[in-house]
Amino acid sequence: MQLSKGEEQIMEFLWQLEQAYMKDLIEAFPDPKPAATTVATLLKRMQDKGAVAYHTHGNSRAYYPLISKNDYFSRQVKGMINNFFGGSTTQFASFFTSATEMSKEELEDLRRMVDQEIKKKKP
Amino acid sequence: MQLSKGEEQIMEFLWQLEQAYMKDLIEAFPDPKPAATTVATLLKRMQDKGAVAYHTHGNSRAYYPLISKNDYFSRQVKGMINNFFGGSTTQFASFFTSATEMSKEELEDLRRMVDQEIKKKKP
DNA sequence: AACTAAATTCTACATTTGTAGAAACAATTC
DNA sequence: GAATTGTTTCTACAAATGTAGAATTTAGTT
Repeated sequence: MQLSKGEEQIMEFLWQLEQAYMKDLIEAFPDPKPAATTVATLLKRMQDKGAVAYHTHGNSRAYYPLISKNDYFSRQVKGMINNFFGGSTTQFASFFTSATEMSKEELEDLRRMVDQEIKKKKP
Repeated sequence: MQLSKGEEQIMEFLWQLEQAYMKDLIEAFPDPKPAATTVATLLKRMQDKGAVAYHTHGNSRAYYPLISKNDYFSRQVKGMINNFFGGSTTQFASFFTSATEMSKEELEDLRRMVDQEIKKKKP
């Protein structure tokens, strides 16, 4: 499932709104908003890719995502790890903690989360 | 600096090799290797984008990256965080630790790294 | 000097992506 | 039921990307 930038933007709105009509999507865009036909084209392409579907409601359609944000980014990040960090999650994590310039507070939050995860693994 | 998939692949080889001749790049590709002209086109486009440069050596060129792997992925990941994780590095980290299904060992490595980073911040 | 191997430049074309006008369609309002 | 509004479909085109053949250049070899 490879989405283009524009398609990802629409997915993000759909993930936030859970479902949306054409109008909602256009509203969600910051100015300058794209033409309705532009959004329609993207949505059509996304249907072809199996990324979204819709429920017909009266004259219009309520679009919703077929793939969760988690699944999508999970795949993206795993791809990045495989292609550029030798498949080592640890190596990526190392890069990540130093490259994003996290503050002390953020790092401490992260440590707490990691501890949580470790506890889950220790039954 | 936005590179396409194909361009990223070549960057990865250049990051690994530090510098490379056309021949080295083609060798680096797994089968089926692309045509030399294909690689040449990519390299030309990457020059235009300011991603690579070269030293002329006899009849050929030793290409090298103008942007480091760290800088490049730092930007990529920061973009992802801003566009899809509300600009919160912590939120991304949370997603990351659970989505990549790290093993207990990997998590413990990560915790050590985080501790290291925290120490650096505590002068 | 002629030949060969490696690389480069030029040109080309198919696919994907960004963007949207024109026309058609459906539901609602006057 | 005619007009309005929101939406969709069809069509189109420019830019970016993947891919590579043909011709040319350059360096080293015989």
